Amino acid sequence: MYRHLEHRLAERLRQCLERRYLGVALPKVVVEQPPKVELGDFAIPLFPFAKPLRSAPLKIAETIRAEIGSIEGIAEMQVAPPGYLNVRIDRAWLAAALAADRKAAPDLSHGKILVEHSSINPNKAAHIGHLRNAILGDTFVRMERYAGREVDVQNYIDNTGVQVADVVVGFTHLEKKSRAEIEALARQPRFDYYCWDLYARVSQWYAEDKQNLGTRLSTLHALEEGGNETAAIAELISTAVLRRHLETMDRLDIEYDFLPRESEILHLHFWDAAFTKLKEAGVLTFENEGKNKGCWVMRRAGTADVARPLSPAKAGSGKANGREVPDDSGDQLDDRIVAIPIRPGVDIRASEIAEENQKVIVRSNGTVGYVGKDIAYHMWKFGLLGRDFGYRKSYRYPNQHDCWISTSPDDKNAEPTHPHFGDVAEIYNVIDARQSEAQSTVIEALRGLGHDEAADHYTHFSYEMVALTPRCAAELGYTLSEEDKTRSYIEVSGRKGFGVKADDLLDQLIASAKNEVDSRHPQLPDDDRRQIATQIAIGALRYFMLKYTKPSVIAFDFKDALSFEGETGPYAQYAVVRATSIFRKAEIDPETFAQNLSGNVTVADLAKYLTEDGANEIWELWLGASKTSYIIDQCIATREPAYLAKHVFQLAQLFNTFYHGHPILSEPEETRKRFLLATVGVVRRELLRALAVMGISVPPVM
RNA sequence: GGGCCCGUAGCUCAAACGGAUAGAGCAUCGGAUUUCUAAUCCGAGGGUUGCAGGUUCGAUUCCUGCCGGGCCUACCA
Repeated sequence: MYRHLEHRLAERLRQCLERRYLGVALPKVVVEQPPKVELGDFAIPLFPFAKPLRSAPLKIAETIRAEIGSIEGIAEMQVAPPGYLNVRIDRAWLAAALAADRKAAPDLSHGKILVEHSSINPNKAAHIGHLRNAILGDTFVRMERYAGREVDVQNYIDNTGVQVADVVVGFTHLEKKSRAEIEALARQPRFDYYCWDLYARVSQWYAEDKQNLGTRLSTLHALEEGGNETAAIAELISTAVLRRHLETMDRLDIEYDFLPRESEILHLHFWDAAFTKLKEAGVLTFENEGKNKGCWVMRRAGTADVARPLSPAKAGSGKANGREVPDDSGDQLDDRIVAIPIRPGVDIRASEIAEENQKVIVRSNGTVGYVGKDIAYHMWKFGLLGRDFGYRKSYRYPNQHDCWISTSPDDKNAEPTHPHFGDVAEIYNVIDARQSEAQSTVIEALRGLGHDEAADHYTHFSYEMVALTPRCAAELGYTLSEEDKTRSYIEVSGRKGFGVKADDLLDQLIASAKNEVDSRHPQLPDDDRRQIATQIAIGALRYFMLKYTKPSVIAFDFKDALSFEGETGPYAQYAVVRATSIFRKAEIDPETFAQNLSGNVTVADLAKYLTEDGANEIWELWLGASKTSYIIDQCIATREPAYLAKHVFQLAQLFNTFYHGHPILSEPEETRKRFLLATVGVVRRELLRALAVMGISVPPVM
């Protein structure tokens, strides 16, 4: 509603100015929201027009006001110093449209969207960092679907490599378990917790004696070779842990459509196809000398060569693994080439790319690195690779929705008929900010291949990490260094087992909510109370992860995360529950009522009650309720779901104030009572919608 | 060294394109209608937006330089 009105206003204003000032190049008309309702509903600053039109902003505003004529849905315009044109909406018009719930036709002309999120390494339990990722991703998916777009959700599974090998080492060497014993453990309810601890123990074991790293290396080789006991154990572990991740996310109503696995990208030789194309296009160059001698390299994204001496390369540490990035300073796999200091003044440009700007894609031993595989995978996403995965069903959600997983096409379980994944128009990769460089490299590779359009529709949906406050770390029983105690936050580390597990947090939230529900509604059956507590817990968690803007590091603290008061999910849920209880008491079904709002309140009544003295407060409520689509558009355009969280909170806040100040069922005047009920109905409907887009459902009572 | 991000109230965070008196929550203190449930509402205190310049009608926002903090920067996966 609000959205269409805004567009119409901007368009009419532009036309008006063009007519009045023929042949003058005009700046874009921006429509803002005045700081207070008393000033109006839209504000157009006219300062940018002063210079091109050679006229004072106030004068331009006056001209527009006099000449623009009438616009459907706009009641009046006022000129406000120092240079605004303030516009009032025709309140009855907007309210009637909102009551009728007229919807715009969805725009399906853009093609399919692919959102990749979660992408947790299948070697340990999911933690709060993964929760932020999955909740951001899932909410973005819901927003795009709300806007009418077709979306596929993928969760990339890095089931090969060091992090899985480490857990295998833990089982086979530290615990000396047989495959059958591991299989039995993998059937335990929280096998991922077991792996979490084991993973940390293995890291410790490596640190104790560097000799132990030999075991890791040989395990890794066995894994890569495949067809042996070690590979079978790795497969069984990663599959079991993946299943746990799917269950954990399912608790939060997060579902996936397809799980592409790195093992298939390897075995189906996606890379070979990509490699050929990359060489042909000259994206990769072969190094004949220098530190990267014998490698195929690419220019690091965002770098340009200038003839200047290099500073000696610094020895890095830590290790990355797939979508997850270094989480410690371990250097156990330290078999890299030691950087050779370069004398100042020496031109080291052995190839066209300065050494410091080279990103190794294919190693001198001929094997491809992570970024290379990612390039191939993204060519597949855009349908540019000429190869496809095999598919089979993997996980069925309680709502009967199937999640598919990649497999080899000649796998006997591969299904000949399957949904068509990949070959999409637009992609969003929800991956934290630490992966910016790798993501940019993939985009540049696509560009280098001549796929500019694909590159332009590739979005790294970047956000900052979740860290722990020192207090939180202490509560969890970790001993902190003096330095750590002074920090505002400390990075979590899966390798050290340092972090808050997703299921633990959810369990705590549910337990805490259950306590409240138990004391408030002792008469309800326990199952109902548990269900309500779960909804509240999910609401609290999802809201918590969404209320921070993406570039902000979340310094996690149980006190804030476990709060159900103030700016939280339960606050918004509670507003809806109060609205529902009004209807319950009135013995009106709120859904039926919402569907026939226009039949319950006339335009004349709306006009009367929304414009009388003191109506501003209620008008703000209608205005806020009309903004859902507008806000979601903003969120999509800026890729910032936090705006929706803010909006939901503000609307709930307005409603709570209204609820407190306006007794509804005891209202003596019948038409006014119906109007107030309509207000409650509209706000309730829009709050429920906005919350649903955030993945938050509302219990019947709280 | 280079790249990216952050610095706003005691704490945690907002402020879309530069706009009107920089806003919320938590915490603190003081209050609230026997009503549609107080997971609520009302009020109070709390700010030189890290520092210094610049751009302009106007800067928390853009530019430059400092200060402080974080992340990334391997032939790993």
